[in-house]
Amino acid sequence: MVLLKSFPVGVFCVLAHCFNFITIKCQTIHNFAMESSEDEMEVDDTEWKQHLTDSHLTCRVSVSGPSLSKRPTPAHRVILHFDLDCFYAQVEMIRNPALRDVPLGIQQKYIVVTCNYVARQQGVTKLMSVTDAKQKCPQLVLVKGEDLTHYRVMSYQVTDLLLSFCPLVERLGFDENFVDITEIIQKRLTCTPVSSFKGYVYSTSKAAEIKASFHPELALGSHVAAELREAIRDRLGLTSCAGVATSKLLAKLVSGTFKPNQQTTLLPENVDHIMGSLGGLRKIPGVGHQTAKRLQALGLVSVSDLQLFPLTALIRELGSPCAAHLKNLSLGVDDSPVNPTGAPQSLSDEDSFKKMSCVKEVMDKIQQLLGSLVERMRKDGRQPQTFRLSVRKYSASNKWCSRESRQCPIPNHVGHKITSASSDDASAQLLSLAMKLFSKMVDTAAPFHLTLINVCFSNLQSRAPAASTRGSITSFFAPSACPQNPSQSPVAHSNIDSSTSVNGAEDRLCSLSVMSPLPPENAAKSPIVRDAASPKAGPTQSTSSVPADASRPVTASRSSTCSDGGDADITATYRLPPNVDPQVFSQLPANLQTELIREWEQRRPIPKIPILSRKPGREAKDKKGTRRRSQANSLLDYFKPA
DNA sequence: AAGCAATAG
DNA sequence: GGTTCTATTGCTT
Repeated sequence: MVLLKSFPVGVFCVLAHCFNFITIKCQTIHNFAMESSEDEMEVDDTEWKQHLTDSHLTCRVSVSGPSLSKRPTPAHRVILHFDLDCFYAQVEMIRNPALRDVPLGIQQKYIVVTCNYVARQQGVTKLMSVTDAKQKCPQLVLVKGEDLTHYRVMSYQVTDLLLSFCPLVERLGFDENFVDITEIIQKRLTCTPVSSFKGYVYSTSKAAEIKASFHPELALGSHVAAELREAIRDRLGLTSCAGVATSKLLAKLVSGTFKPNQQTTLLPENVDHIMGSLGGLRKIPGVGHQTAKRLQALGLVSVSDLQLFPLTALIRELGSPCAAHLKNLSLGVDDSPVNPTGAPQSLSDEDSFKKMSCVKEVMDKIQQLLGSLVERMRKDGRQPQTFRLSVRKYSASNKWCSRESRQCPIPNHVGHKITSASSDDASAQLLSLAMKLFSKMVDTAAPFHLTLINVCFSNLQSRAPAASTRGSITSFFAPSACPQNPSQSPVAHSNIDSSTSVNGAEDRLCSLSVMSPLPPENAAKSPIVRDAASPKAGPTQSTSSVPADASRPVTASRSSTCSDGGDADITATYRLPPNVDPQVFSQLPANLQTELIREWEQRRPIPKIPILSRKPGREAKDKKGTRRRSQANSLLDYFKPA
């Protein structure tokens, strides 16, 4: 606790994600920040109250910095949730408009994972088997959807579009996004109050019109949601649902009230109603199968069961942070922030099958998976530090088929090759790595039966200014495609910032075009007016100054080194990271350039002392083995007794 | 750091 | 429920 004293509030929140017990304190700070009656959370239990009181006091002592006042007040938050309508089906209908008016299903293996609304009218549902779906709807047209590339590309276009409007965007899967527009609402409210809601308002009764004046933030939020949905449709051709509420939980719960292509706003006075009307505990986001089972063991099945259950008993069963969290959720209370997602933390590729039982097959499959994974990784531009191989084993007795995995660090020279030009080389060495991991999981001397193989890169490291690892600003300098950011035409302003938006100088939160990822040509012409790419981003640079020493650090892109196996580039002259467009980079103000270079240079040498020195014997053996095997194709090499 | 469970779409 | 193909977080060692 003493240590915490010196941390700014932001750090508390980071810590809160690492250690549950701090969540309470973070929460308490929140409450302090708004210093209203909010710090009297409903506490029906003395033990819990004591917890709160203790941390309350501690925090009062520990935070007295100026940063405290900057926190937005949770009570005034406006959170949007966007949910694309039958996303995969929409993507396929865009790719082939002839599919618009036919019943369409997206098939992965023998499953129809999703389908369009024409098909739904005929009784096809998500995750229905192909057999059942064809039976329900003989005219059903099926499109294979195992390759997620197109969906992923479109998914990030949606996220990027939202990001171009506001930096606080959190992805949930491929087809959902949360946006915290609290700040935008605060700004717009002063100049453009609205008198009605756009879309539906969740309510038990019919008359909802008059309530706009009682909830100006949410009313305005509904207009913003409508604008953003319209932008998503105009620019990307996708329809979506949206929910407008004061938390992620409520926004998500309310967004599906009217489907498809509709939006709904939830007013605080209807929180109890929407929570009570949930079918069961499973409907609460965050309550999965296992949690539902544990709760059911306590006799809890409905949301109100949980609401009324004594917290003490719940704590005994699940531990205090978890219990409190669940209970809060059941009451419709959720203070979790919208965490900007940024670039993905891992990339993986997998394939499932009925049966795989020979090593050659396994190797071919892994090679195939690695091929596409390495290519994706190369486009991303970051360098993975660890590699993981997962399998799913079939077991006739138990039918208990969960996944099993082994992972290992990626040797430096291999990792480097992934990002640079010769990725075939990298693939070969990764295959060798993969097979070693495979032999740790599967006794290849005995018969085996696999039903799935997955390859994964994680611990992705950009040589970019890591002010934050998430939402790295580097992605906005990338030439054609930043991490998962497919080429996107520079789109004209739609109505986003026309009617209701705040105009004027402070437009970093309101303007769409300014935040849009710019292709190099445009970037050269237009000023880069972007700050707040990440929450901790530096000062705004609002002019396209010609940097004094732009030429010095900008060396031509990498083309030379890469076939030499060693870590030779420690001594090499500085080059820009491969995902940074030199042209765009050169447009930056000189001082920012210098700062970025310094950051990159600090990260350049990646000696990884601990790895090299940890187990010299094994490490050395691995290296030797890797070298040899990339040439020799002997299967036996992979499986020696160790 | 490794491996897995839980959760999500 | 699990089925598909991902992705994230947190627990445990």
